[in-house]
Amino acid sequence: MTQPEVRESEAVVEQTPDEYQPELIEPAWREKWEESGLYRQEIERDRPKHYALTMLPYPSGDLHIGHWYAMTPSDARARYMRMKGYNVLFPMGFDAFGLPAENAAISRGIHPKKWTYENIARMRTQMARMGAMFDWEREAVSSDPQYYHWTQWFFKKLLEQGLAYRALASVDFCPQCNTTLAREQVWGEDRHCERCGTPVIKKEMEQWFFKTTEYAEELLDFEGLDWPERVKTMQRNWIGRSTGAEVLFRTEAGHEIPVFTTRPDTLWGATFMVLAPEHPLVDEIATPEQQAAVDAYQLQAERMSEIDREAADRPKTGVFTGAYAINPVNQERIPIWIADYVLMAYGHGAIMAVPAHDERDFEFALKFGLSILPVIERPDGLTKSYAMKGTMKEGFAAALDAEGIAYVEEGGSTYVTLAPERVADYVRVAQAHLQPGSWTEVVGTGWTFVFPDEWLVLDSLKNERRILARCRELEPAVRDYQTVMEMLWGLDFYRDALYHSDYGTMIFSGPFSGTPGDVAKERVTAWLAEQGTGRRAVNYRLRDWLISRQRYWGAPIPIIYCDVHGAVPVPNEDLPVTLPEDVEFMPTGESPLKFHAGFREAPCPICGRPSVRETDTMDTFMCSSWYQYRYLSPGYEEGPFAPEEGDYWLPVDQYTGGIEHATMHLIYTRFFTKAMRDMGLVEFDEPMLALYNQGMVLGEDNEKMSKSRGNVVAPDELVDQYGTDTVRLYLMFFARWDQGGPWNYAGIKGPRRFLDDVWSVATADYQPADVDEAASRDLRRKTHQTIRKVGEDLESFSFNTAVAALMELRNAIMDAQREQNISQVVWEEAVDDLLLLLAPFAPYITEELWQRRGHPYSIHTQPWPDWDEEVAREESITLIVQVNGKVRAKVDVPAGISNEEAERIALAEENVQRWLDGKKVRKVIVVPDRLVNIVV
RNA sequence: GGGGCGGUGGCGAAAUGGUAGACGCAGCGGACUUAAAAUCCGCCGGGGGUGACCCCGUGUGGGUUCGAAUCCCACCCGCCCUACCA
Repeated sequence: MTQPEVRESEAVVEQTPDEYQPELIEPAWREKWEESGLYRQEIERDRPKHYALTMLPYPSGDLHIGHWYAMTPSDARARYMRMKGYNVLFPMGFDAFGLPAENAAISRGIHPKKWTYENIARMRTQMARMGAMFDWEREAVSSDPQYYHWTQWFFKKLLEQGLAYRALASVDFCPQCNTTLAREQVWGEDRHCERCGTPVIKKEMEQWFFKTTEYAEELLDFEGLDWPERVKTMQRNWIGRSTGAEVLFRTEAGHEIPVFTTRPDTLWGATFMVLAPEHPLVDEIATPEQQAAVDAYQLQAERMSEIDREAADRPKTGVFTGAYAINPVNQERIPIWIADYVLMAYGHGAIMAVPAHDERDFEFALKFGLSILPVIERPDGLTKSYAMKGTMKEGFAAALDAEGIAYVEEGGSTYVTLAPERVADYVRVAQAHLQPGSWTEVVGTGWTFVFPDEWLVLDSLKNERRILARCRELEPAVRDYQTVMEMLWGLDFYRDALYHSDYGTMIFSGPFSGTPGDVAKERVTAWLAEQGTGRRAVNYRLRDWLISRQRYWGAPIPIIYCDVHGAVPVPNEDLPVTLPEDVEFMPTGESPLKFHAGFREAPCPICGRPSVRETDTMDTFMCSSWYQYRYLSPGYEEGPFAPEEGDYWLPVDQYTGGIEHATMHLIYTRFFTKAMRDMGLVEFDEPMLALYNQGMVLGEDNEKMSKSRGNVVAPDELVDQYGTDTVRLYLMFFARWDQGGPWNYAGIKGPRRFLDDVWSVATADYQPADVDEAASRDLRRKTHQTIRKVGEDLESFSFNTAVAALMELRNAIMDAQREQNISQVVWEEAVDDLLLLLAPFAPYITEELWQRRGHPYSIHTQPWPDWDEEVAREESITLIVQVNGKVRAKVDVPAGISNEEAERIALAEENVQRWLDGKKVRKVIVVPDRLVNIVV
C-alpha cells in the first residue's frame, strides 16, 4: 500500500544533544509535522478508509488530564490503523455553545463569544502539545455561524419531515421576576428562585420538540453494531418499551379515560383509578365538595419539579376527586383519585390501580384505605402456605361452614375468619355473608375485619384471637384508618398475603377465572378488543426531545411568528439566523434575545407583515448530534457536508468517549442519522459502527477531580517536567483504559525511564563481541512476539499491556546490549521494530530516533512491521508437572513434544516420584506444551 | 428499589479453565560517589526448613472439575448509572 509523505531524511533540530531532552525535540517535530502536512487527511480512493472519532470537548477553559486520557489512547489507535495501511481520518473540534459561557458573561461581564473563543484558542495550543494526529483543517466549532447555519438547516429539514413540532411544556418560572428559570437557577428543597427567593412554579410554554419516539422501535435495534453491552442495555432501559393494553374506562358521567396497562390480566382487581394532577379531565370531574382539596393538591404538585416528584421513596400523596369510574370488565364502580405518582408524560397520564398486584397502588391503597383485591393466585402458593391448619382455634375450625367461613360471637363482637384457601376471596365473602351496614370496609386477608365503631386487628395465625389493636382504646390520637394500616404494614405477613406482582392463574375474574398466567395477558387483551373496550398497545418511556432553551448562547431556532401565517421557517437564503453580539446580559434568566429589538423584529417571510422571531435557541445536544458529518468539510457551503467526502469517509468506524453519554448524546445522534437517512442525505442507518468507552482518571485521593477538592492534575506541568511522550505513555500504562483509576505521581517515572532507555539503545553504537546464535534467535523471537502482542492489544484497546510488552522488549534489548552477543542484524531489527511499535504511543521520540538512525521521514507513515509465526514460536517450554492438581515439578522441554514423551518426562522427575511413592496412578492429563497432571 | 462495574502483594496492575502476581511504582541489600541524586547489579505475597522442598494465599461460604482468581449458587463490601414508566 502506498504511504504518503515519505521524504528524505533531514535534520530537524540542528545540534540536538545526545541525551533525551523532550523539551527540545518535541516543539521542533511539531513544527516539522505541520509544515510537511503529515496529518492532512484526504480522500485516497485506493486505500481503505478508517474514520476514528473521539468525543469533542466543551471549551471550558483548560485542557485537563481527562481530555488527555480520552484523546491520546484514541490517537495511538488511530496512528496504529494508519501504519496498518488505512487512510485514517481523526478530526477534532469544539462543542462550543452552552450555559457556562453565559454564566461567565453574567458573573464576570465577559461576552460569551469572547469567553468561548479565548478558551478555544488556549485549548487548541494545549492540544497541539499532545502530539495527536488531528487534522486541524477539518476542525469544526459548533458556535461558528458557518456551523450553526447547518444546525438551523437541519431544524428546518426535521420540520419538513414532520419530525419537529411545537407543543406546550412546563418550565420553571419565577412569578416575582416574571421569567423562566434554568434548572440550575432553582435552589433548595422548597425550589425557590436563585435571586429573589420566591418559590418557583411550573409554567406551560410553547416549545419545540423532535419526535425521537418516532424511531423508538428502530433505536432498539443494535444489529451489526460493535457497541458495549452496557451501553446497549442503558439505551434499552432508557427507551423502555412496554407491551400491554390500552383500556377505556368511563366516568359515571360518561367522560372517557383511556389508560395503559402492562397487566390487563389484573383488570378485575382494579379498585380505584388515579389521574396525574395535571390531567385535563380533573377539573371537569371533580365534585364541588372535593374541588377545594383538588385545587390545593394541584397547586402543590405544580411547584415540584419532575426530579422531586420522581424521588421514589417519597410517601404517597393524593386527593379524592369525588368522581367514580366504571370498570369496563365488571361494571364495578371505583373511585377516581389524583396523585403525583402518576406522571402525565407517560401513557395517558391515568392509571387503573390494582393494589393487590402493583406495589405503588398497594402503598397508596393502604395509606388511603382503599380496597385491595387479589385476582391473581400466587404462583408459589405462598398464600396457602400460611395455613392455619391445625393451629386454628377450635371454635373457629368447628364453625367453618361449607364455604370455609366461620363466624364466632364473643363478648358482643362478631369475629369472622376464613379457611386459608379462601383468603384471597375475602371481599366477596364478606360482601356476601355479612349484613349490609354491619361493616364499613374490609381491609385485610381473612384475618382482619373492620366493624363499625371498633377497629379490630386480630392475629389468628398464632392460634389465638389476640387483639393487636383496638382502636377505640387508642383514641383519639390514632383512631384512623391510616394508623391501623401503618401498623398492618409493619407485619410482613399481611403484605405477603395481600400483595404480589407475579403472573399466575386468574381468580375472581368473572369468565376468566382459572386462566393460566402464561396466556392470561394475551387472552384478556384479545377479549378487550372484541368488546371494543381496549386494544393491544406498546408504550415507551422515551419521550420526544425538547430542544427549546430560553438562552442566548446557542443556535437560534430559525422561525418567525406571523399573526396570519403562524410559525414560518426562515427561508434558506436567509440562513444562518445569526446571534446578535450587542446584547446586554442582565441577570434576569431570560434570553437577552427577547429584549433585542433588532433581532426580535422581522418581517414574515411569506407576507412581509411585521412579525417576531423565535427567541429560544436550540439545545446544544442538537449541535453535537451531527458534528461527525461537519468534520468532513467544515467550510462547505452547499450543505451540511460535501457528498463526495461523505461517500468516502462515512460512517464513523470507531467512536471513543465516556460512558456518561451512553443515553442522551448517543441516542440523539442515532436519531439524527436515521432522520438523515429518511431525508436521503445518507444511506446507512447508524452513525457509529463501533464504540468503546474509556474510564475516568481520578485524583490521587481516589475522588473525582475538582478544583474545590484540590486534587486536579495539570497536564501542562507534567509535560514541562517529563515531556509529552512520557505523559501519553503513562496515561496508557497506569490502568486499564476502560476502567481508569486514581492518578499517582510517583508512577510516571517508570515510563520516563523506559523512554530514556529507548533513547540509549537507539543511539548506541552496537558492536557484537561474540555472536551467540541461540541468544540472537531469542531476541529475534522476542521481537516478533512483541509485534504480535502490541498489534493485538491495540486492536482490543489494551493499551496498558501493550506498553508492558514494549517494556519487556526494552529489557531484552538491554540484556543483549550488556552481553554483546547478539548479531548486528538482529540487534538493528529489534531496535527499529521497537521504535515502530512505540511510534503510536510516543510520536516525538520515535520520530527523532528514527531520523537519527538514518531512516526516511516519517516513522508515522511507515508500514506496521510484520511478524513471522515461525520466528515467534517458542523453541522450548516449561512443562508444569502436577500431582493431583498441585505443582510438583517444572521441566524445560522442547516445544511440540508428544503427549507420551511429556508424560514420560514428567513421571521421571524425582520430586514427582516422591509424591507418587506407593500410590496407584489413576489418570494422566496432558495439556500439550503446557502441563501434565498425574491423578493418583 | 432496578441496572451495571468491580474486590488479586505495600501500591497501580497481569493472568478469563492449566506455573497467580507479567510490566511498572515504592521498599530493602550491594556497586559507583567525599556525600546525595542519577545510574547499574540483586532481592521483593505470608509462614516453615541448613537444604532438596513443604504449607498457606486472589472479599466470604459452598459447588462443578484431574485442575478454579477465572465457571455455577448464596452472601458481604465498594463505586457508577438510573429511579413512582402503570
